[in-house]
Amino acid sequence: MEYTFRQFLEEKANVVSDQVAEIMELVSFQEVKKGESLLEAGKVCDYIFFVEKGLLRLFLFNEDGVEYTIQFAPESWFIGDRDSFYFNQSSIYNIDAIEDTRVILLAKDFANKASEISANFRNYNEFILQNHVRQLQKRISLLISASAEERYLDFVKTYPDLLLRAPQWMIASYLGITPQGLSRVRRELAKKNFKPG
Amino acid sequence: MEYTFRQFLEEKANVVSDQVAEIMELVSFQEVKKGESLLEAGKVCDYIFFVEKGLLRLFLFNEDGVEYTIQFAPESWFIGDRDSFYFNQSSIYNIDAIEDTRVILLAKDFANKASEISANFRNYNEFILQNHVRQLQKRISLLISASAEERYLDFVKTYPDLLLRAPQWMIASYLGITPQGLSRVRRELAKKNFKPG
DNA sequence: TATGCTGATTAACATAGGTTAAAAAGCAAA
DNA sequence: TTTGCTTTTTAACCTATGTTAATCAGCATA
Repeated sequence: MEYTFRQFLEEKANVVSDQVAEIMELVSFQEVKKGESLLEAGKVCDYIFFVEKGLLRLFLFNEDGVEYTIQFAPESWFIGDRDSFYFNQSSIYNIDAIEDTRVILLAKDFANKASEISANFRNYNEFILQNHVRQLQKRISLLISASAEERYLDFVKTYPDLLLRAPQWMIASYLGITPQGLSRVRRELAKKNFKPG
Repeated sequence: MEYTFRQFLEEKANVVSDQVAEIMELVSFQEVKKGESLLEAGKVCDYIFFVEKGLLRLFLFNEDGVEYTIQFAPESWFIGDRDSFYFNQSSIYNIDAIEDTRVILLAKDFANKASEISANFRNYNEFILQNHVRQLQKRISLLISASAEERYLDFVKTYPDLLLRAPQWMIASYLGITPQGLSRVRRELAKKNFKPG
């Protein structure tokens, strides 16, 4: 917990030290307080964000003002609206800070420039995208095949830390159920003697 | 409808003619009859497939033998289990031909080699992945926020051709409902005077 | 310590969609 | 054309989850 972008480049992407310095020249950073926004619906998403510390959330409102959580991003995760970022369209999503958060800002040309600097970066960057696709596919599988209880159990297993860091109603909105629904699921599990963590 | 890989390279990816020829050297092709498999659960997915003609489906069985459709792939689409392909694990998915299909086989080293041959290919390849992420995210939004009817209407709008080419029970399994459920949705829509196509 | 505010729980009731079973409709082979 | 198999539809009934509304718990601030 707490993972700088520099460490990410060195340890995960295996970028050699000189090139790390070069790539770090390309980025800037920003601090956001809990509750503040990095992206608001209607605006263009100018950056992909890398979370060094803290927790972000990508979500949208439906016509009735109900929120749906698309993604959580804790330390060392990337988050952004690729739709808006890539095609310069105004976004339908919001990105808020669930905790005080420090992010690295990656502008439009970042991936290309960094890829030219380091082949290892290029490979790792692609790997991350592939991984993202895997996760999304798994989530779709669960949504079309599993009950609310099964989805919650999977969430607990996959993101045990988020369970403590995000309020329950947000987790419910990620799972595609209501807060009351999640509360009921948890009560049923408690009856069956399930203990998280 | 009907779109060769060569045309894809030339017209979509903007690869120049000499390089098209070079890239074509890297690939092979295969014909599959309707109902036959390109990937079976338990085996490793050795290729990403590009559909030149026909229609494929990526799906899985749950414990009760019920099928869930993860993706359809008509002409000019890519399909494969990236999980298995990328990490050399045995796959949990199946890929079947819904129609007689002709596919281009892209082996593990294809993307790297082709990217070295053509920068345009590299860019377009990344664009495709980005696009895939967008689609998956949209599908998740729908699954957590929309009713069966809304999801079906979105499907009709987004993939009108698949409506005619895939049996209804497969579409139901893609939407995360039962065939009976989809039949009911269609009846309700008919009452409300909805006409597809 | 009182006063809000936000989040979590509970309970009663409503409903979308699942389940089961059967009938109907298509379609292909004999 | 009959037979058999697959797909779609229909209907009765059931259940998971939504809805509404109220209470409760935690936490911050006056």
